[in-house]
Amino acid sequence: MRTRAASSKPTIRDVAAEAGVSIATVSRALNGRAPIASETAKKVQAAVQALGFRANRTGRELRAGTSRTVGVLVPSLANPVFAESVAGIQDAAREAGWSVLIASSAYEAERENQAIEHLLSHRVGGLVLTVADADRSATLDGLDREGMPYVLVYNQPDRADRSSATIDNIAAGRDATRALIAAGRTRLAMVAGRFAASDRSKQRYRGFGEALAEAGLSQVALIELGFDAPEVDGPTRRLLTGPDRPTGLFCSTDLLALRVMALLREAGLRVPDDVAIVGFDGIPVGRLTAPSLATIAQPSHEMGRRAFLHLLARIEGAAPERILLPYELRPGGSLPPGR
Amino acid sequence: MRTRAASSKPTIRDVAAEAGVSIATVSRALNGRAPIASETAKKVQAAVQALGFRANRTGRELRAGTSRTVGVLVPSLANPVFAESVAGIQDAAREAGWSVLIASSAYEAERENQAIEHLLSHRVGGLVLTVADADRSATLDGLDREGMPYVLVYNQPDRADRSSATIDNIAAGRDATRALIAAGRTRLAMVAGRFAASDRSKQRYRGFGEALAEAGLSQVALIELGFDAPEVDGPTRRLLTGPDRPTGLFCSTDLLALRVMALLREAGLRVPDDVAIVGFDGIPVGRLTAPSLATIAQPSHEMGRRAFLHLLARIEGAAPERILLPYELRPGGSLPPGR
DNA sequence: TGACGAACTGAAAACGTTTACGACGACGCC
DNA sequence: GGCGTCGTCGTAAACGTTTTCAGTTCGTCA
Repeated sequence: MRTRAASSKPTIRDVAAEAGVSIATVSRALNGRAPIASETAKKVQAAVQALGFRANRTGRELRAGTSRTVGVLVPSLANPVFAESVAGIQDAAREAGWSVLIASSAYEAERENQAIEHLLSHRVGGLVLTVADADRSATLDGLDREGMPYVLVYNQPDRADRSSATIDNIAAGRDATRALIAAGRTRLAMVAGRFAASDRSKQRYRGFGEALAEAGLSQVALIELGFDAPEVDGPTRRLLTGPDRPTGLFCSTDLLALRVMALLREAGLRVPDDVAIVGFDGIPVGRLTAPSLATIAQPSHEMGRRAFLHLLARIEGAAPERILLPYELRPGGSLPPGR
Repeated sequence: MRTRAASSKPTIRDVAAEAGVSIATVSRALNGRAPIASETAKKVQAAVQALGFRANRTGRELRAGTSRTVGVLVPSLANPVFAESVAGIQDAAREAGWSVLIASSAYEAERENQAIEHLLSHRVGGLVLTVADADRSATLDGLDREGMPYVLVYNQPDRADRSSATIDNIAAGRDATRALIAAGRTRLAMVAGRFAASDRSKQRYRGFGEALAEAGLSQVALIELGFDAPEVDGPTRRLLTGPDRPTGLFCSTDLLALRVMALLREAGLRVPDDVAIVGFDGIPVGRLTAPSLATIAQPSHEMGRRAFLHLLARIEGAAPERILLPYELRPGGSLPPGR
């Protein structure tokens, strides 16, 4: 029996000494994995209380070889849509007794890799993440090689071996565009962030194109805006506000849509009279602007939740699954109602 | 020398065997804490490459007794202002080679405690957190008792023994209110969330009251709105839109300000002509609304950064510090310029 | 030449936990 | 009465790392 400095944290040994049993018995009493005499259990509980013992997860993890911690990687927490999916993951993880280790990539491939490397060194049980391009990602290839389970959020991969929880981006892009067409707009364009950094943008663009095709419209203009730069360059501005400007805009992100609305307002154009707008994501502030933002509302919180739960299943050995959740075209003042 | 399954992750032992040295040498070569022959270092590097070795943090942490991981607790990730401070913490942590474990309290005291308990069981090196009331918090009392270092964000405690990184909420509330008065408004009110859940709201309210007093105005109306409930009840609505309605509103949060603006708009009132509004936080979307939102802009990202850096110092033994960062009254269309 | 320090390396202990294995008593059954 | 079974518990090993301690081999200086 060892003595210990009062300042240091009590370990399972101290509890065992206090309760007059072995450390194995303490461990069993705490985890309930084996039969324990109820009297012994009481003594252990009392000792735990007396010492203020809190099991050290590090020891447990080292022994178990895994950590009941999920690594989460998002492009940025500044976008409310990602923050909300993290909140969903967080909630589900808490309920399951898991912890959440977080990292962000800032939309950069190198940081993506570094972050994953960092998370893996923690021996996380699995990962929930959003990457630039789910079908060709060196990061994901690496995870596959290592046999590390993961589930994608927002990404909608073609490959059936990559788990994901998302909405149908192509169909949603189509629906958004159909709504613009139903509102009588024929000169349409899509506004995206950095196209290369987002496979979802591409999928939404595909849906956009399909809706145009089925309506016999040919213009498939794409206007790229860039996530970070708060300034919009002259040519882009003219494209949006010049004489040949579109009368309907599908924006691949709500934040983008709000920026565009502000830009149009500065230029003296009215939404939706001069330009109708549909966004994508369904962030809460979209309801509060004037006019309010019509958008494709994703169930971000639920997506995070489902992603985590599916990750748990994958860790238990379940097959990969591509979970498609329902989305909704949320009406708003930026889009006149269809005829 | 042991053999191992090819599927399992390589350990430092495998590297040692591959390089033909001892595990101690591998450890030293990897951490650079002791002199190593350059030739030996090369062999180790080669073995690391060959095996794809990644040091297991769990083992390191167990041995070290601490974890180079910071626990972060925020009320909610849904509010962009908290998400941004987390991003700041995240950035600083990454640069320092630390990891971020995240939890949220949903503004509930019990969840606050549970979350802290959870983070502590990970043996985090310290905590960065935002609590309901920094001066009387059972959670913080517990941390003090355990000698666990922490730094508060957004909270601005009176007690000198509690570290924090924040702005001067009282002064900011005063400045916001002075701006409303300078704009010629005399019937003023403050709108807050759940007052009890936010010491900062109280501090801002105090600044509000001080500004009214110095201008010889007596009305110190407080309108409580509630964070979660999207609906505003009838009495509150009448207070905001009735005949005796205020002509200037100071909102303790930008999200609240945006909700109020939407509510006034529904009621047919014009901002800023009928009611001038100043918010608090400086969330980016505030620039994009029509009219744009005048607000007290907090350096949220920087606050998170500084909080983490100060936490590192505290862990090294530095004394507690209450860091006050500069804020800015950001002009916006919701507030007519002062005379 | 001998002593001494510097550079480098290895053996082994330690961090806190879980768990395989074995031991012990009590009990039921033939 | 012997034997297996069940419930309960303790001993000790193991997880992967860092670090102390103790060498060994050099070069250098008196």
